Amino acid sequence: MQKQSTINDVARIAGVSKRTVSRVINGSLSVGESTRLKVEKVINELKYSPNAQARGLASSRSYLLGLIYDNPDALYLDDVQRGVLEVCSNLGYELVVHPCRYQSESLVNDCLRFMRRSKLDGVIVLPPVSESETLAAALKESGSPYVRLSSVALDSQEHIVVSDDRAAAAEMARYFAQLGHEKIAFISGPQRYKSSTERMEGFQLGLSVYGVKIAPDMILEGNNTFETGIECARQLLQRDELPTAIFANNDQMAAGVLKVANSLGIKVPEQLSVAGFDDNMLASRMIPALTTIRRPVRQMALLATTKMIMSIEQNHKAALNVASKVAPTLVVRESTGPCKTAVVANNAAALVAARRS
Amino acid sequence: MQKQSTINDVARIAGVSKRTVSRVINGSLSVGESTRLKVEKVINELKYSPNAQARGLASSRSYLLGLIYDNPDALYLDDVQRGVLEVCSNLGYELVVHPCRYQSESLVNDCLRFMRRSKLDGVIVLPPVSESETLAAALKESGSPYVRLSSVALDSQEHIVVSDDRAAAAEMARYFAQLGHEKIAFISGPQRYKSSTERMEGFQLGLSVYGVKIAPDMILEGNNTFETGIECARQLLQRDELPTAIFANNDQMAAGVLKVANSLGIKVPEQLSVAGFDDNMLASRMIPALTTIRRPVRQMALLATTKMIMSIEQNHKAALNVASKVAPTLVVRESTGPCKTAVVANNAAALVAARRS
DNA sequence: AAAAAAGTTGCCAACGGTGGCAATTTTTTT
DNA sequence: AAAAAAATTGCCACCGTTGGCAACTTTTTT
Repeated sequence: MQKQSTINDVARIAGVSKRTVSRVINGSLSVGESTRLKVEKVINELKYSPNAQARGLASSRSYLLGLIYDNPDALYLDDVQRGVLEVCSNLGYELVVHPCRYQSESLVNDCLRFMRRSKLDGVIVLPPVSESETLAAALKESGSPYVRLSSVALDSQEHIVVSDDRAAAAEMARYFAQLGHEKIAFISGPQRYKSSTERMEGFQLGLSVYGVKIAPDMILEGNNTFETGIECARQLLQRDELPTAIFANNDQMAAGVLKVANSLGIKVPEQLSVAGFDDNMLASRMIPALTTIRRPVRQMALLATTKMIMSIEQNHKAALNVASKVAPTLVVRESTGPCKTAVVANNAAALVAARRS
Repeated sequence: MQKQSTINDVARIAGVSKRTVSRVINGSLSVGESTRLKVEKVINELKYSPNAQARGLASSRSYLLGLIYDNPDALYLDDVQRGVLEVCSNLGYELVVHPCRYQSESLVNDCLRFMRRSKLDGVIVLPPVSESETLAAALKESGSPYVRLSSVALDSQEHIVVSDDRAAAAEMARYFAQLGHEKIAFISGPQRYKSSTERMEGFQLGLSVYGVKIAPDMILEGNNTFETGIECARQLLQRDELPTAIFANNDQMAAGVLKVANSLGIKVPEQLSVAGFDDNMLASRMIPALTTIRRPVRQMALLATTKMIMSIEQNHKAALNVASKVAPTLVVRESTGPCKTAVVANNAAALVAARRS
């Protein structure tokens, strides 16, 4: 455990003042070429790396970013963490995580305390916490940079990266319609989440293009868990008139639907098509593998982090140039197929579409 | 964005020196009762919270713990993060994450740089990175506290929390044997991982108690992914003589086995019992739900963090008193059942056991 | 009651950087 | 070639805390 070298060591050996070394470290423009090379050489030889705390103390920056999240499933946690670090690690930032409870009434204070305590340079907020407007307001007031990941453009460009869940759900609708489904059910997430309403509306809108409408009793609300997926599926599948397709607000609930279908002897996709949303680990592993929507999680993390750092480094106009919207994509697997019972009734176009898939 | 109050403000208002305030903050013993109360009152009124960076600079502590991991599946990431924070958050520590690549040759340097850069007070290392002895040696040499989570007691008490995978695998063996299985296959993880060999040996040992031996051609090596699970299952299930039960080194591979069994029309658990290890999100969602082994992830995180902090705060003997070994438990679900083909040949005891489950 | 011991408290110098401004050197202009 | 401008560099105070040591109180001992 050898002692770390300090800026003084570098300065002494390089024969310059420590202020100059500091300039080199921070890439200041006004350093002579030769001096810079000399200093950089010594830095490398000594394997010097600046003390983040001292730096922070002097410059009131911590080189620490925060990640606030609740449901680790919403955007796959590891993907996000790797994505964020991919961008910020090279720039000298580290990532501090803060799992929390969206429902908790102390959420705002909890998060603010978190930021203050570690003197974070900025925070990235994942859904559904990102939907909290009180938190956003508090962050804005606190003056520290933040970026929210969400399904809706809840905030100005520099503060948000949105995944267009509405469009994605509409695409799923199109896909369902082209398969010939007409009796379609939807298991929504909690209506208090924007992501839930976006997906539901997008789905309904998408279907309406094809003249399909979801019957009111075919819309159920779960809370995005496997268990509520099961509950809702039970209600949907123990009726006289069954839906031929079910779209669930996320993969967990879709998995619940598969479970119930299986236990009731309903064949997927022959008798019932099932689709989810997220493309989490479950989707590709289920039997049958789930058709779902994949959000470009890593890309969202990259964009958010880029915005974050630009914002920290006062490059506000640039932050506006970073894309703010990403498009999730439909991933077709085994759990969806043409609507058999509807074949006769359907028009030719739908039939063709169905065969193609 | 009001200015944070400093220790000076507190000192001035409370009418004491800042050294005294510092003592109160750090719970020093030699502070008069009345003074302490007075100071604490002011601290609360001002909502003062000490500047972590200044504190770190002066005391060479950062109040930052690091989490080094690679495979987020090995111990469910969110559980670990919450577990760690549950302990350390109240004590004023935050958690900095560092996903990495176990295979990378720069692993050690990468991790050391990570620690040095943020001046971490200590790191917690998850499997499989925790099995790297070169990393452990480097950490030891660097002198900073670390705790490894692993399946084997690779290190001294204060540096490790182990989950007894060997015993758990033996319990699975017992369970299989009591169900009457004799033609049993095992899909191991990479043999370079201790956890893999532990589980394999534990399983074999456990079976041997019941006089059951796994045929050499019934042992395949995967690399813990769904895909290799499929590959291995294909090899096992496209033979003349099928195993009646397969134990996979983890849930991902077990899911692969289910997939193959399904596509070959082999009924689980009627014709084939399948079990995994981890009890990750997949296990309970699969159809049929997977019998598996659950490690007390949260508890491991709690223990590790407790050790970590004791070690940081120089309480070495106490660190030895914190439990170092936890017992994973068998979780029986739907993917395992009595061996039908073996019923005749089996003895009464096994039959009874089989019926009970 | 004086001396010794124990318990509290305060002063000042670190910790390792950055920022403002002045000083110095180099380049450009007149 | 002198003056002005620009580029480069250095000095010193300061960021907000903790640690060492001395000073001051209070309590205990003799």
